[in-house]
Amino acid sequence: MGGKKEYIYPLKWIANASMGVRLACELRMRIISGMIEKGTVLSENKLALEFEVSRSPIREALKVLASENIIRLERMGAVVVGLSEKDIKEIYDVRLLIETFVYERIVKMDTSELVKELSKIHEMMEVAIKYRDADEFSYQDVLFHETIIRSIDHSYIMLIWNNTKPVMESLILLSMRMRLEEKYDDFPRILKNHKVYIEAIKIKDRDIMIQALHQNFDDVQGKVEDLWMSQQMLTKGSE
Amino acid sequence: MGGKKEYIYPLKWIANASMGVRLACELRMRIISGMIEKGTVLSENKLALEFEVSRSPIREALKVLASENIIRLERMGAVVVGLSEKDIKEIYDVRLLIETFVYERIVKMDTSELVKELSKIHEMMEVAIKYRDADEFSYQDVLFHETIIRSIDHSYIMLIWNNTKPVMESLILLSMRMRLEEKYDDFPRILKNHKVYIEAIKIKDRDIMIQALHQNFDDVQGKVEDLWMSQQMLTKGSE
DNA sequence: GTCAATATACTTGTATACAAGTATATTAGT
DNA sequence: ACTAATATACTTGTATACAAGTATATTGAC
Repeated sequence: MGGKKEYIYPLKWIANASMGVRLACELRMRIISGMIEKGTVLSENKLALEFEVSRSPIREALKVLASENIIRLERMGAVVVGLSEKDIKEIYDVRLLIETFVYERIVKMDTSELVKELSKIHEMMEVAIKYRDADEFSYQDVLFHETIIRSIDHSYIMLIWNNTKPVMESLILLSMRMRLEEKYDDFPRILKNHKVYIEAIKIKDRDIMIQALHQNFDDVQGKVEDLWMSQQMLTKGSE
Repeated sequence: MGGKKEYIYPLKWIANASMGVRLACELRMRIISGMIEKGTVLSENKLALEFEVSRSPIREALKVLASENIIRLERMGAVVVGLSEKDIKEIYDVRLLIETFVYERIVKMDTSELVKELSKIHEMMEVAIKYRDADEFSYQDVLFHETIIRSIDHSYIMLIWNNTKPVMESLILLSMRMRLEEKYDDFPRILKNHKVYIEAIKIKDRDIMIQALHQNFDDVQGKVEDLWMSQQMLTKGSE
């Protein structure tokens, strides 16, 4: 009843999206962050009441979350599934699968335009860090990888990305917010890592590409550990 | 106005699904088969009128199709995108990607239960052919691959499968219906191919697995060619 | 005839209403 | 005290209503 009114998902990212999409983003963040605990049964009516909207956008949001396996629509109520450690490992399996595939294509392409785009994003990330803007940094980080994937113009790889992106985004966002406060030293390393990515794409060296990829995933593994910490904090904080 | 009332998607597969899901399946089939031509702009209101339902289930269906990249939701109207030859190639890229990943896992598993399940499905397929039931054959064919994928218990691989399955299912269904009438000889070969699949899983021979996989895709490439033929027929027939 | 302003017939997104179904609480019977 | 039947308070899925926005047609001025 009443419920938290403050959104933890950056509102400006979804300013002109429909309420359904906005709610999906917000609920996703709350579920992944642990604010909404696993096993909770969400009711369309209660959510509608809490967010002061009708059931229509709520239904839309729940459909989206169900398609991401974050909740499970049952006959009565939507059960919060959330992310297990296994799930997170599996998301990275998929990212590794996709990005490896993408790299195979990239080595056959003209990458000059892509490199330019990535360099721009990289500089944006630097600025974001300079001004200690974790949200902006996360945004650019996700955009970085999306730009690489988009470059090969493969609609079904893109479809997979679109299906995994929301969860990735939430994970990264939560992790970066936390690091900004507690592990600020991480950022130079992350930036350097992205630099390696760009270089690998520029010279089309598959070995360095794969290496950079794995470095990034090791990094990301760290992120995930951070996430668990932040979840612990949040659940402790709410009790 | 009025429109075709006959469903081309097997109704019994979705007998107890919601109208939204049913409509998604039917519209998908019509789009992939070419009955609804690319570039057509679908209006929620017109569809609601044509299928004699309200806009709610129509909206649901359109969201589903948009998430499969079959249509594109724009500010006014949903534009039918359909499948290009490139799209179909890309779907098979993804299937190859997934199934290769799955096989890597399978060789590390106890596959006795899986082999038993697949054998059962294989026999079902034999019966389906004996009674010249293209729909049932397609159903079991899709189930065969889904069973393999499901066996590794990987929720995000499953998520990808779930996103590509509907389109695959439609492609296979259309192709099988056609073959039953015009290329009946294909079926023994397809069955034999699935037998090889099972054997490869049983003895965990990665080489045979990959080989069977590629055989299946060659086969599937044939399917796709058939599809284009059937699309040609359909578009010719409707004009 | 050409251009601008208005009118119109669409469109989507959200709210609300209602029917049909399902779990839980309550009551009745023994 | 325990089971069976009913009542209730939920649930979802669909229909309908309405507001706000957008393309197209129509009108009017020149």
